[in-house]
Amino acid sequence: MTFSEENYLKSIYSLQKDSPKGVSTTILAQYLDSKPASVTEMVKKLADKDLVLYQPYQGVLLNKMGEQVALKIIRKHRLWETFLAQKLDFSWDEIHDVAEQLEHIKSDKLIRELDRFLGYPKNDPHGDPIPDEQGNVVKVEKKQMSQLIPGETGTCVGVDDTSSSFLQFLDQQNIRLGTAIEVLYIQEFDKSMTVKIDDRELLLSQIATENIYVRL
Amino acid sequence: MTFSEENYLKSIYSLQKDSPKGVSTTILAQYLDSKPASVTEMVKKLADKDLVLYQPYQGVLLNKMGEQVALKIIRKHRLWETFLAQKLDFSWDEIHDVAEQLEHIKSDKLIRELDRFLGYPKNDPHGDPIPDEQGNVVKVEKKQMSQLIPGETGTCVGVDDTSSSFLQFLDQQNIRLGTAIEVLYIQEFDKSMTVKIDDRELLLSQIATENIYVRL
DNA sequence: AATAAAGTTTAGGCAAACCTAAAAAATATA
DNA sequence: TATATTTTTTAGGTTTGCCTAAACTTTATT
Repeated sequence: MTFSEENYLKSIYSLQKDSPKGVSTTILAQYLDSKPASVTEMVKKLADKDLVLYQPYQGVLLNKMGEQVALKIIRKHRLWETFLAQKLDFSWDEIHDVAEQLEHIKSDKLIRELDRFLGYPKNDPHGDPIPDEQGNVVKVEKKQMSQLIPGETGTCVGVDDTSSSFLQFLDQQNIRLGTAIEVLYIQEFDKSMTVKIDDRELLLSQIATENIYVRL
Repeated sequence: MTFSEENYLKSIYSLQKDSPKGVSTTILAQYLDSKPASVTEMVKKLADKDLVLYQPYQGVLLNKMGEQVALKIIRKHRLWETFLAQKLDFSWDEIHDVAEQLEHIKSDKLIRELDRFLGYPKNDPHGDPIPDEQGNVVKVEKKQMSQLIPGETGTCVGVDDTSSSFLQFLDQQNIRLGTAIEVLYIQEFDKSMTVKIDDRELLLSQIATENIYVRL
């Protein structure tokens, strides 16, 4: 299994939630910062290896085996992210690129020991659940913060956009996992929210509130 | 800098101590489990990038820049080995393969933080010195155990052969870094040594004693 | 010093993973 | 429904890093 194959499987896993009847080559290419023609080629190879279901012109989906492989990579990614944040003092936005590399290291023992060393964490620093060795993932009940109504309070459990700029913004505003956020008021015209965080009042744009996940 | 290029530089670094006027393509190919023709090709590329000195038919040597790059990789390799042994309970012989992969992860911050997290270790689990950020390496005064004479006592500071089988053997015999070894007797005919370790007497073959480094 | 042996390089190929441009299929629009 | 637009695939090319076989140097031997 090459780095590239692993990246394809991981990407398909992420994208197929929003495209349950098939992830298109264009979407995949965009996501991977590549070209549709390149994607077609690789997807055919993965189909030959019996990791994905692929019908020409109909997009691609993971099969059981492909999903297992994807989950294993995601497990590694999230454990490494946890390591970087917890032990090496990486900030929210610095984590991703390095974990992207570390997730491809091949060693079952390594990942088992890392899990133990970290105390068998359930979630990574972005709030996403860490699959177990068998590939089971706990589904967290979460909603976009933009769906709250004034008066409701949520606990931040994750983000959608993981770009540096967004994560840095959250850091600056002191919004992290576990932070309690109370919605005070929603502007009619642009859906921006006035919220209360640690007794501070703050205005968040719709773009921001759509990218923050909360648990009630 | 690709994985392959990094592996070449690291290998040349190791081999040029024994071939100070030029590492031959055959030797390098053997070391890298590759073929002389492939080595010629890569070495030419490294020379184009101004990382090595290469004269056709005369072998290859690192220049200043190449040595700096090699030392940086070695620093990463040894820090990761330390991490695996100290924090993840890897045994002596399991370390190498994984560190071989981890050494190629690209992130200056990662390696700085790892160094800090480990408490700025001076030596890796095999006893080899860890280069600092500027690429300075402390030369350890060490000799092969086979050069000791009866009555002398040495402290194990490293090994030459890092194969699993040899490291496992050392583990079984309770020989690790810092272990004190007293030479009691040397057999004339095969140079095997009777030694005392932790009040236990033990016979070590010449092959073994040539692969163990000690400090007096 | 001439020749044989060993080591090294060159030439020509191959696989992986990407690309662009052109052809083909699916979808949207008039 | 016919045509235009968009999406997808195919065809052909590039780079990296490897290979084998043949040609060429260097070193060793007689």
